Formats: sequence, C-alpha cells, structure tokens
Amino acid sequence: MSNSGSDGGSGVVQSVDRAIEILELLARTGESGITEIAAHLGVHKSTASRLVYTLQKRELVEQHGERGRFTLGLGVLRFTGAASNQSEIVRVGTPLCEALAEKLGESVHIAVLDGTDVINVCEARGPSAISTQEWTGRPTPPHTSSSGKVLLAAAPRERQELVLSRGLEACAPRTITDPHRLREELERVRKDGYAVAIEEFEPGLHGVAVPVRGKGDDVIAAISASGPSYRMKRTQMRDMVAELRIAAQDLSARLGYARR
Amino acid sequence: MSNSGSDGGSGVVQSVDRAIEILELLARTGESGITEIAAHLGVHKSTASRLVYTLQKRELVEQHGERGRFTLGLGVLRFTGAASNQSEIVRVGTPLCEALAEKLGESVHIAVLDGTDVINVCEARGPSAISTQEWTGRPTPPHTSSSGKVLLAAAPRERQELVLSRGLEACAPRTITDPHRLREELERVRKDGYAVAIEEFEPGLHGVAVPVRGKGDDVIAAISASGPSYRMKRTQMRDMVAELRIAAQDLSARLGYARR
DNA sequence: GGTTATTGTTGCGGTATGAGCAACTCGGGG
DNA sequence: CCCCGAGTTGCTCATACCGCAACAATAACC
Repeated sequence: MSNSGSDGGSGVVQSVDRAIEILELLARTGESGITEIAAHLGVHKSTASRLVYTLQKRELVEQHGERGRFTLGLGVLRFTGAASNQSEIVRVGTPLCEALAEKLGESVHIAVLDGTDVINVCEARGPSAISTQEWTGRPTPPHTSSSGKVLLAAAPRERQELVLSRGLEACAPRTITDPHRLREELERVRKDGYAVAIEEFEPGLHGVAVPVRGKGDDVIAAISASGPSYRMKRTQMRDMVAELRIAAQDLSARLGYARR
Repeated sequence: MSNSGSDGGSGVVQSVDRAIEILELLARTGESGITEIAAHLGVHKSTASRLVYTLQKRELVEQHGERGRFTLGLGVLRFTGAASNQSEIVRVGTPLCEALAEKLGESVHIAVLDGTDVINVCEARGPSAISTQEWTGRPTPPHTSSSGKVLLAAAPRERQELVLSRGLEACAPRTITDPHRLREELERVRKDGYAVAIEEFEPGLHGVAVPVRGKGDDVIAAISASGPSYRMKRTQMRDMVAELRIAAQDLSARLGYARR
C-alpha cells in the first residue's frame, strides 16, 4: 500500500530495509500493532510478525503485555552513546562548540536534519547555564528554531513541502504558523546566509544560526547560538553571526571539505 | 542451516539479525572496516557490504571518507527519544523517580541490564543538582555502581561470567577490581536485597540500589539513589533503602505485576 | 454466556531474493 | 612498477524468506 517512506532502491537488502522502516514507524507512532505495521509496509501479517520478532529478540522492540502492541525497546539506547561519540561531525564539532560557547557566553549547538526533524547532535552550554537544558538527540520541528530554518532552507523542495503539509504547530506565541510567512522567511535565510528565531521556540529565548557546508556546497548541518532575549540584542546577534560563520567554515574544513 | 555462534535462533530473519549484529559491533568497536565486519559475522565480504550499504542508506551507519571505515550514523538518534518515552518502564517510572528525588533530596535513577552494560533509562536529579550529570542512555559497566550490582546479582550465571571475563576496569580508586571480591559482594547483595557503592564509580559519590521485580520474581530493573558522600551516611542510606523498596514495589505493581 | 470479529502466531511450499564467488577499481607501500 | 590490501559490483544458484491459510487467544457485542 502506501509506501510513504523511502522505498530502498537497488542494492539494498529488502528485509533489513523493511525492518528499519518498522523502527521508524514505531518512532513516529509511538506504538503499533502487527496488522498496522504490515499494512504500512504492504506485506503480509506473517512477514511483519517475523521481522518484529527478530527485532524483539535483540531488544530493539518490546511488546506490552502478552499479546499487546509494540513499541521501540530499550536496546536502541545501546547505540546512541556510540553514535554521538563516533560520528565524525560530532567528534570534531564538540570542541568547536565548547570554544565558541566560551567565547560568546551563550549556549552553542550543532544540529542536523533527519527526515523532517531537527536533531541537535552536540551541545555546549554557556557559562551562565541556567537558560537552556539538555536537548541532544531530541527531535524538534524545523520551523521553530534558527537552526531548523537554516537546514530547511537548504533542504530539497519536497522535504520542505512535507514539513509544510504536516502543519506548523506553535510551541510558543511567536512561532511561525503561516505557511506563506515561513516560505518568505526561508527565502530570506537563503539570501542572507543565516537565520534568527525570536522567541519562536520558547518565550524569552532567541537564537541565531548559520549553515555548515559539505562537499559541493550542500548544507549538512547548522551551528547556532541561543540565549535569553535580554542578552541577545541586534548588535550582539550581528557579532554572533560573524563568529558562527568562522566556526562553520572551520568545521567544514576539518571535516575534509575544501574551504573556499 | 546450523548457524553456529551467537545467532538468534529459529524464527528470526537472518539478514535482519545480521544487520543488527553489525550495529552492535560498531557500537562496541567504534569503527570497523567491511572485512572486519564480514569476519565477525562469518559471511562473505560482499554480503557484509550489502548489509552495510542498506544501513547506510537509512543513515544508521556512516562512512568516513570515500572508501574509509564505518561508524554508527546519526540516524539512530531518531529512535532514542521515542524509545525512552514509550517504553513502559520509563513511562511509569519517571514520575516515580521525580517524586522520590524530591522526597530524598538526592538524584534517583532507574537502570536496566542490557547485555553486559548497565543503562540508566530515567533520571530525576535532586534539588541540590550540582552533583550528578545527565547519564541517561550511556552504558556503564555493572561492577561500578549500586544499580549495576543489583542487576548483576540477579542475572544468570553466564552473564556474570561474561562480565568477569572481560576484566573489571577501575574508574575510581575504590572500584572493585578483584573478581573474587565482586563475587562475594554479589552474594551479599542477593542475601540483603540491596546494594551500596561507596565511591566506586567516582570519588566522593555514594549510591544505594534495590531491585525492581517483574512477573515470576525475576529482576527487570534497579532503582537507585546517589549523592555526595558527606550527605550519604549509614543512617541516611538505611532510610533510603526503605524508601527505595516501597518505590520498587509500587513500580512493579504499576507495571502490572502482582504485588506480594 | 455464547457468538462473532480481530488480534498475533505458526507449518508449509514456491520463488523471489540474498549469499557467495570472482573480477574489478582504487590507493598506498615496498 | 608491481603487489597487496581495501571496498564495490555482475552474475549465478539455492536458500532463506515471503505469502497463504489454518490456528489460538482476546475483545467486543448482543
């Protein structure tokens, strides 16, 4: 039926691809039954059952009750630590974040776009650390943050449409919820090369972000600074953008991409 | 066929099982090459390559450089949030943790045993929150913490031997590194029904833990309290054990297991 | 309480599909 | 320059996986 996600391609191992699709489905829905999963994949119940059973044996999926519904299992946590330590961008980005946080006096994050979610992959809190809390790994909607806008502005059109079609939920009074306004905003971000978010994620919180580019000038991540509104005035933001740009270029270079 | 080694068993989908084994290998080693992975699985290079390619397309694995080595990718972060929110024990355990942290004035954790690692699945910091940092999801060796001892004491013999055979690394001056002493300690934990750790994980940090039981009285998790040594004297610990026990029983009951 | 609808879990047999082989490309040393 | 190691890719065969259908076990309904 509706193979909404990415239908593999050539060279991929079918059953593995389907298994991963199950995990992603569970991540989205929270919990599902076998029949539902089978329908989503467009396969027979038995096939889905077999796949889920395999995932379950490895503790990537757990079953609530004897014959109940399925959710993601705690086994996936085994991977998170290693992933965030080993992934190249995190490894070289973390010290950069920390240096920058020290210099700017505000929290600094590096985020990537994962499907239609923004995920912060590393974080360094500013010296005055009351403001922000731990966000690493938690997915947030792209339209609510400065990094999200940067990433979205550079994403392929279809991805943008997907985000828009899901609806722009407000998580603060000043969140952009009008599709038309968001489109304009993204246009401006593309032109200026940076994004700001003024109390759009949380009241009293401002942020600025710039893109990090990989080979071929495509945007692979965003680096952002955020802090309380009373410390983030126009002038400070301008200075921050400059600093962030230097850091972004440095990061690109250290990831092995030619700096230009 | 007679799939020797650590293979799932009957009913599992072979390629999916192998793919997960790859992820676990990468989580352990940090990074590996295709040849190494193939050798570990006991399959041909091409097979390993195909599996890795599939994982890579889903961003669960990333490749460093054009023809370089492989590590876990950031795609796995997509799962962590959902896993820790949806897993039953976390969902009902979190409010319990928070209540207890408030009452005891120290940080409270719930941990499970995952393979041979202890993983904290939820956390509530005490009001005086300077002491501990975010540990959720990060695997720690079982012999260094009070929760670890509780979980290990209840684990099947083979699991214990596996931990012992890997060697007991010291992460603080007072970590138990002698296998014989650890065996004695586990015996005592089984008898008393609780465990303590006195500066065994980190200098100046004490902890106490009790088991959480599932159906059939098997231990499925541990709930612990930890804090700086100057606030954790014998008497306080005794009181804490009592409180923890009540909480553990409550948790068991709320997970749907008969309380006795 | 009996009956129906829906759930997830199994044998079983055909075939799509994934495993293995070997040839290939690419890079780094000796 | 040639060799040796890395990872990738056609090609082929049979094996492991998928779909079917019958099965158990709740849940829902009157």
